[in-house]
Amino acid sequence: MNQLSSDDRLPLYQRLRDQLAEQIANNRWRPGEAIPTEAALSSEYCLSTGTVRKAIDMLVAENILERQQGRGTFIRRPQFQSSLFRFFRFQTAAGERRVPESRILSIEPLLAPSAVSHALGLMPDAPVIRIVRLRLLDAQPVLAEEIWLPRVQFQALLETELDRHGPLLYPIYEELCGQVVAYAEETLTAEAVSDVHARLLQIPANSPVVVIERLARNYAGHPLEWRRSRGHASHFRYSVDIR
Amino acid sequence: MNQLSSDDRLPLYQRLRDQLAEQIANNRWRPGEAIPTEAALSSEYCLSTGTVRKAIDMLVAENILERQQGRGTFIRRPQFQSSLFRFFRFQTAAGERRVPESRILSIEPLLAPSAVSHALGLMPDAPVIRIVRLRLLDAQPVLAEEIWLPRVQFQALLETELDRHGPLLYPIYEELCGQVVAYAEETLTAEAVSDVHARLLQIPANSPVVVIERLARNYAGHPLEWRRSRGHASHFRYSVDIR
DNA sequence: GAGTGGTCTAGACCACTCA
DNA sequence: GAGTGGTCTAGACCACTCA
Repeated sequence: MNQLSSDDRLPLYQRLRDQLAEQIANNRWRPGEAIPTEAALSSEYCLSTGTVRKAIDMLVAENILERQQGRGTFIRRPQFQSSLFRFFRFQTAAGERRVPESRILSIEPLLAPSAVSHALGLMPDAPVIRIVRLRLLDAQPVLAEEIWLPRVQFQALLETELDRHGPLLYPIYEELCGQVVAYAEETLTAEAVSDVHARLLQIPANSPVVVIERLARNYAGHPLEWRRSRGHASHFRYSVDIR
Repeated sequence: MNQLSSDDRLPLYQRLRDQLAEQIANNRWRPGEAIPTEAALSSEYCLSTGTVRKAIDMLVAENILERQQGRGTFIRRPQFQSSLFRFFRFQTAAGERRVPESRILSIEPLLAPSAVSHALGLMPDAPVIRIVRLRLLDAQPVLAEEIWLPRVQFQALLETELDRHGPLLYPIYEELCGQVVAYAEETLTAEAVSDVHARLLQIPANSPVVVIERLARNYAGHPLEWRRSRGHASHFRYSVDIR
């Protein structure tokens, strides 16, 4: 037996969804773990199965939960490798899809410039970490990245040899800092490349580049990372279905 | 009383969704019209209201239907003006959002080049219509468009003064040709502008431009229009939420 | 065979719209 | 007040998983 705590003018399925989302944000279950069965939730909250299913349906639609018939309903393990491929087509000479290697150019503690403190929802001049790195495919630079993190949660990164881990940062955030990225918002723009980035990416001056700004959040919706990536337009391709 | 015709191994809600989608594609109801009430559909197909609601939920999620509590469930009227604004931020000097005017540069019957016949699902060298036009804001060109249509359905466009209608083509397709655009797939790329398009758009040689290729389909999923639009990267901005 | 999610029923009652 | 979609119940039975 359990009570739904939130505003009682909201429908029951909405209130159950919110209650579950909050428990997920508070790490009651880890990614990959199962939440209680529908029958268990029905009796725990004194709701009919239809209402419980509707709450779970919402979290499935939000990509937070994943159903597996006959097995259970699981906390979805974020698969952020794929987000690189959402916008860029990186292929090796053989045409296969590969995660570009990572070469970290610098990692240092700084005070947040105003654009960064604003994006991350921090106080002006808050302590942050900036990582600058290149992504390479067949030793060819394909993406230049600038990554900003609040120092409070990510201090541990300054005390480790990042290059010894793989090219993906999010698993490192989880292991070393206990921070799980759950959502992200990405904004695309395009521009003629600056001299600095032309040199980094080894492309001709004035080439068109695509810029991706990403704000990543945890399950509770708090900003964890702000990142800006630039890649040559020739690698860029993105499709949307409308209506 | 009515029968669901499709494959009886599929769930009932799926079969009802398909049956409704087919009737919508066949123009049983026009955009803006209401479909029968949930109660009417329940008794027509001998299904419980829960099952009927689930079928309608699917079509609502697909943006084909629109519910209005207390009024009914309506065929959604496609709002394609907004698709321009999905990718580009066009603002007047005063900062307000406006639909760019249209200046048609040419409209002519042609035989389809292979890329076009392929995109539209036509036979090679099928008869098509090509429209070339500019979109302008404050007399300044902001978008260059190339539009390809199968001549069979769109012959009427060759026999009218297109510039006398508004800047939006889709309402014209509907009025003059009885063709309703229901879905579209858009693919974004970026490149350095060609000399031809630099002149058309009045921008410096080698400027970065964003290219949008759009394939538009009717409710039955058949391709109606293939379009390629180019605009200066400085107007381009696009956001996505992930996970 | 026990346990899971998936489909479906036959309602009751509520919130909203509109004449 | 009649008619619409929105919420919710208390199940039954099915399809699938796993030991």
